Amino acid sequence: MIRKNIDLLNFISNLKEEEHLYFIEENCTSKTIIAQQDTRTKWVYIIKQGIAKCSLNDDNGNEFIQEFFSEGMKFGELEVFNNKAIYCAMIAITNVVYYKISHENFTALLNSNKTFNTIVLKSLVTKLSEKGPRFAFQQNRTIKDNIFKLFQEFPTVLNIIPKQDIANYLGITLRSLNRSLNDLQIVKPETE
Amino acid sequence: MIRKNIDLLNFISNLKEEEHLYFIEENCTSKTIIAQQDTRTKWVYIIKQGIAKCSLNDDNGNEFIQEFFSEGMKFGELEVFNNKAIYCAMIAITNVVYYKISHENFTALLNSNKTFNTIVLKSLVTKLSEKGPRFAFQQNRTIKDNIFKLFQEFPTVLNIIPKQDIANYLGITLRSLNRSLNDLQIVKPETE
DNA sequence: TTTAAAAAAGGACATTTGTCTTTACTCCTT
DNA sequence: AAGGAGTAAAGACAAATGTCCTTTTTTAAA
Repeated sequence: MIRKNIDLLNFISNLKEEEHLYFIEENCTSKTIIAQQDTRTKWVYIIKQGIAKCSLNDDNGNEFIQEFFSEGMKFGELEVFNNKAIYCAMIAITNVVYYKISHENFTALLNSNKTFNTIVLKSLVTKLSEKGPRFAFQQNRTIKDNIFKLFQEFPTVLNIIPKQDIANYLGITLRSLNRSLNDLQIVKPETE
Repeated sequence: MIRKNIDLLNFISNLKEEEHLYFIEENCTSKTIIAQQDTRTKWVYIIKQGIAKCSLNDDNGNEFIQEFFSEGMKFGELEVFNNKAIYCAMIAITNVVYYKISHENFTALLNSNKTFNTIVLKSLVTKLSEKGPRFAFQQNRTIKDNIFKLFQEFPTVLNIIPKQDIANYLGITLRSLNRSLNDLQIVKPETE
């Protein structure tokens, strides 16, 4: 649900000065739209800290959340290869610190740095191989199964991600989520 | 719904003799399991002719169909990179002619042939960028919307793909599919 | 402390979808 | 052509889910 790629973050922080300059560090507050769906951008983004949602929004106001991105997750790289507008939005859930790197520098690094090349290729493969099982499970199990599994993996998710976002991730309404949480006797853990 | 990659097929058929030998041509009849989920394989497969389904099956007998693959679609390449068992099955729907290439030769070609490298990378990117919108639409629209869209794109789908497979692709039961087809007054086109 | 406004949760009902069963259709054999 | 086996479609009901509205809780201000 909340994806990470520590290898990529480590790779960036260990880059030699010159190449590290490719990566521009920025930060934003919760709810900021880091990248807007259906627009063209010259940047690839990498989350350094915080959580953002990667979501597709349609004309009817429906939001479909593909994944929640955390440390080291990269966004907008498909568009380097296919030269299209980005097809989903990246929106900060918590405050977020992120790197951005231009398409040109991304491509340059990809060609000049074998390690980077491998990390990027692997990240594509990982993204691909995670999607299938996620949607298969979501489609073939009941809502309660899905919620149960989610809260096993992330018991504190209610403290981090708004309920409406969790519902959108699961493809259900907030009402359904509340109902199932009640049935499963899941309550928000106390924070101190 | 039925994916193709003509570039890859063309690339293979234009290869010089020596490299073309990497690709072994085989064929199978309808319903053959070309590749079995959760097993390790040394082959990457490429459909030359016919249609196969790429599906995930769980312990409860649920089948989730990711996509239908046709000319030029490649399968099992993720496992070259991540060295895991294949996570979905490839099952022939029609009679199928396909190429297979060993992991070793796939890797070799990837490193030695720039064109092949680009085609493979692009195919990964395409697969990735098609999945999001597909699942978003499927999740946020009604069953009827989904069926209507499907039959706009592929009016003859009922002549090619069994109803149960269409239902599994849409994540609904056969009963639901029939009900919606009735409501939408969609009937199987006559073949001659 | 009380009250108003806003946000979150829950109730009631309608609709959708699935499960299980029955009915209809096809095709093959005799 | 008739019967029967197997496959496909439809009917009936139950369960799940969404929509809309009410209630509760929280927050903030007077």
